[in-house]
Amino acid sequence: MKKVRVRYAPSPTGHLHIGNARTALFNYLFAKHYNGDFVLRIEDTDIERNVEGGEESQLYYLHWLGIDPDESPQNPKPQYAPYRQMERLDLYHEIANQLLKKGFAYKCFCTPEELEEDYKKQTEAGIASTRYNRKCLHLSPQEVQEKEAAGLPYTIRCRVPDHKTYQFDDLIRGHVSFESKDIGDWVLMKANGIPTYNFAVVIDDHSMEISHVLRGEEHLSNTPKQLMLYEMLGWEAPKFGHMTLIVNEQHKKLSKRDNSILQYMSQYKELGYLPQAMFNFMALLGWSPPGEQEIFTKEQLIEIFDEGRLSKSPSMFDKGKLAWVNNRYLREMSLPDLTKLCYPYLAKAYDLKDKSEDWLNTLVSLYQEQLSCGSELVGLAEQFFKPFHVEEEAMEVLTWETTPIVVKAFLKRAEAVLEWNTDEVRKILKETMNDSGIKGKPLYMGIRVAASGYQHGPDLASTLVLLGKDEVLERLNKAI
RNA sequence: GGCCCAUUAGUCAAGCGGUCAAGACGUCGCCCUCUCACGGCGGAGACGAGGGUUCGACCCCCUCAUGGGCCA
Repeated sequence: MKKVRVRYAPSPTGHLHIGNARTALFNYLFAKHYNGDFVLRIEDTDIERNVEGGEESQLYYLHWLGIDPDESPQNPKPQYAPYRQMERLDLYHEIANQLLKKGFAYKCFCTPEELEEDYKKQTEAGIASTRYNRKCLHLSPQEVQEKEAAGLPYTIRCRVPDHKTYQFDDLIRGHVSFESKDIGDWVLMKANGIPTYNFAVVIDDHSMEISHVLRGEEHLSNTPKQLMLYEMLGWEAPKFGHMTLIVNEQHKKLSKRDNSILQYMSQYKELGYLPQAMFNFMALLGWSPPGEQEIFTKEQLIEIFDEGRLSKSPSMFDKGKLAWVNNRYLREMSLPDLTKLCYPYLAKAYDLKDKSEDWLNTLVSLYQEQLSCGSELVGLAEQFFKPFHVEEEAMEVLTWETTPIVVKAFLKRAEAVLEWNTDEVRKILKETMNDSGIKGKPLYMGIRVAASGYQHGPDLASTLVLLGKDEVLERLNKAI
């Protein structure tokens, strides 16, 4: 088998998108599984949409995910460089000229207005599948020369063969075929001298010796155009595999404008999701392992990856499942690491200047098993930061006749102790029970609400310790 | 509109002609428990429809429907 070489070819139009990230991920897994190369190429021919820093951002978030290309603009191999399409324009022109010479392509001087009008006419005439009318195909060499000499702008179109069937065995979908009659003479080179996607991609994939093209399903219908080019140029086509799309809750392809779902890696990073968890979660979107295990390291995924198990039907992005996966990873973190992850969120939301490292670690430890992302701690632990106030739904507890009794009993014991740690507080709670003869919910809930203002929270002794002795005593004294 | 792809529970999915149709997330109930969370146990919940092929179809073929993608 030829050396496996795959590529991820983003446009530098912004941050790393979920859908692209998953494409990159599966290409990466495929490459590494077969000991192949994973190449990053920048498709920057859509110059209007390119954004400053887009390329760096793509690289940055891929790296964050643990996906490092073997070759890229930053790490080129001389025989394949350059890795940005706008730096490869000469190559495209050369190939376009070859095609022109061989009669596989021709210059088209039709203006956008003419084309639009013609499509309109075709539609009105009831033609179902409108396509280019080939007007310029019939230009004589002399006419072409005249128009060129007059400086008229032109595109270069591919002359699509008649009566041909383009078929291939898709790695994921199996046998797929298209008829050439359904494809109009499409543009290879735009009037501004920049190649179209389908043209450039063929040249690049061939010259970079890409062996397998794993890409999104939206490219399935581009494949026949690319196949005809491979054929015209006498090149061997790579193997294609078209992966399902990721769809939103409306079952639509994720659109960058859709706000119902976070779509960029940057956003997940900002919320405190772990890259390993994102990697794991995305690997499960449109692919499934043979067994029942769902949590895998990158190395395990590389080992067990099998392109035959890629799904054919679209996957919906399930935030809930992602939260669960991330939680599994958060639980495995060491406490100091998790605290480090959560710290910035807490620091941004609350004043932390009198909180010790121990205190923070303790706080984090109390929430570790339920945390689904770093930033979530801000909301979960608010009772330890916000000024004291009693929650609406907790008010009732303060009206229980047992509450003042347990609070008083607790205070009496608490004021006498020197140590204020979980064991000690547990002891006091037990003594309070004995002293007051009140146990269970009336005991614990009474003290909990009087001290924290909240009905819910970590176990009471831990809560009281975190709140601090002085604060607890002050609040309890006020409560009675 | 044309072409192409898809269709198993709310979601992700296993299945590859004979299964009581896995599993996970979510959901519901019970247990644990001061509460929340965690954990444990259990429940509900699916093969889009119609025709074939076959002794037998989730699985193979056709039609339709629905969803999606690309092109225009």
